Amino acid sequence: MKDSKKEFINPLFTVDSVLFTVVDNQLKVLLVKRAIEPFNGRWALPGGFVDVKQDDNTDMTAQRKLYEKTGITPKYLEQLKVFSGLNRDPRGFSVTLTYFALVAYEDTEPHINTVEEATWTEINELRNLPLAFDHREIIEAAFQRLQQKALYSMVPVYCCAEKFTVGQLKSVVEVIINKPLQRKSLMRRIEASGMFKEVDQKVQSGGRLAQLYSLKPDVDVVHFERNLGA
Amino acid sequence: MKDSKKEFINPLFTVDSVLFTVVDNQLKVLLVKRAIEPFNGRWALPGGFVDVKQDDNTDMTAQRKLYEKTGITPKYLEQLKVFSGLNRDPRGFSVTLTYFALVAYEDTEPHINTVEEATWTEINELRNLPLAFDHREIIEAAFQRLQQKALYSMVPVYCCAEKFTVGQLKSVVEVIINKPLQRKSLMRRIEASGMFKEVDQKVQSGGRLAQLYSLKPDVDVVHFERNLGA
DNA sequence: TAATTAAGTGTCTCAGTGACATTATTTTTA
DNA sequence: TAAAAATAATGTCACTGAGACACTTAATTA
Repeated sequence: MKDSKKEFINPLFTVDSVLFTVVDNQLKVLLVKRAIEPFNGRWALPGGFVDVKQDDNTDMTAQRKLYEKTGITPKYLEQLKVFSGLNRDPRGFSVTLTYFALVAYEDTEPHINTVEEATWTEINELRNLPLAFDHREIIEAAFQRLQQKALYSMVPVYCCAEKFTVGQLKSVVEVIINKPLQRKSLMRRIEASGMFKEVDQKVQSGGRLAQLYSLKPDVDVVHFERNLGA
Repeated sequence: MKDSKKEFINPLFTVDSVLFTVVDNQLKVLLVKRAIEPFNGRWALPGGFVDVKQDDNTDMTAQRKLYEKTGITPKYLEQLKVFSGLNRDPRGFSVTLTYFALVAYEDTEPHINTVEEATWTEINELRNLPLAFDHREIIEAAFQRLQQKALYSMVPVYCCAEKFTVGQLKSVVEVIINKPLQRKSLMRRIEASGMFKEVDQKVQSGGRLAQLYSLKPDVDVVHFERNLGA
């Protein structure tokens, strides 16, 4: 039949997500332990097959798989890249669409702790962990994308709580780009982006009280014309 | 069988490419006429199914399909984005991985003219053409990516011939970003990028002879820290 | 009450782009 | 043949936004 021919041609298609968060001045990636072959028992990115009945598109597949495996709904989600090839999956030619996602650690803690098979892994500890498939390479690509985006946009704010101080955002960005950042530069961008509003509330921080900011509703991420920290 | 279950879950997967070129101060996209259902007879992006026997990965699928349909091997090819959904293909849930590609018109002319069913369409004329699937949306996304890249990288050079003058590249960039560009700015970037070498040859251009440049072998596209033409 | 700590401001420097004048070299035209 | 026109290439100044860092402000802590 025509159908079987198409199916034969069609490669294995999956969706995987690289979910980042920042906690304790460390950049962490969410890994789940595989419970089936291949790579049974290994750490892997959360993901799986599209379910045509539930998913209107692949974005929903990514969201659904993250939620099913960890109870997390990320604040930020965008496509990263497709990885494909004959050798990346022992079952044959496979294609995985990967996503790049961010959450505030505060939004995840209650969920993640109840899930036995999911864990936050510090980005540098990955070198010692054997991962399933080419997931190490995928994480590396996601990490580079995150670093780049941190230089010309405010995406790192999605690793912050709903209300955040300049100091907190500064710390998050510094962890991501792995170098010090001028507080002044960040303040200029908060102002210039127009993405944020000052919350009528301050919070203690060891010194003078810090102004809280929050995202305006329905704003898009602004892209600047220059990079930080050349 | 396990296999049949997997195949059932698997959506229809295709690869499509948005191939741009610049000629006569116009930005053009390559379209091919569909010869099968659905959308038989409509203009569409060149693409098709992965052939596991021939393709090591999806990049090769994109290249192969472009070559099969038009004889063109683009100088530049990168992943754009995945488009997916239940309604974009009448056959059911489908996923298409799209690529974004550039060629010099000079490299294509002999081929394209021999192919009845392929044509270069000016980007603004697309509004009047009914395209297959969501291909108009895909082209729009590719166009925006191209415009962005032209602001912070030298990718437009892949729309130039192997040897090109500053004036030619300037003209290509201006067509892409649709605004005038300072010759001086471009020269600074040619110098700063280190991607090019001066060819020991000049060419006439109506006035003073123009220096020819060419890409150094095996260079990566340099990304600048500022955008052009704020 | 003074010291400490972190928030927030003021301002100078620096680098890269935009603008545009100037010079250089070729073709075209009177 | 000389002047004009055309395009290439260079020089230089202004503008903008990031980096650096001193300074002020307002809280906690000793």
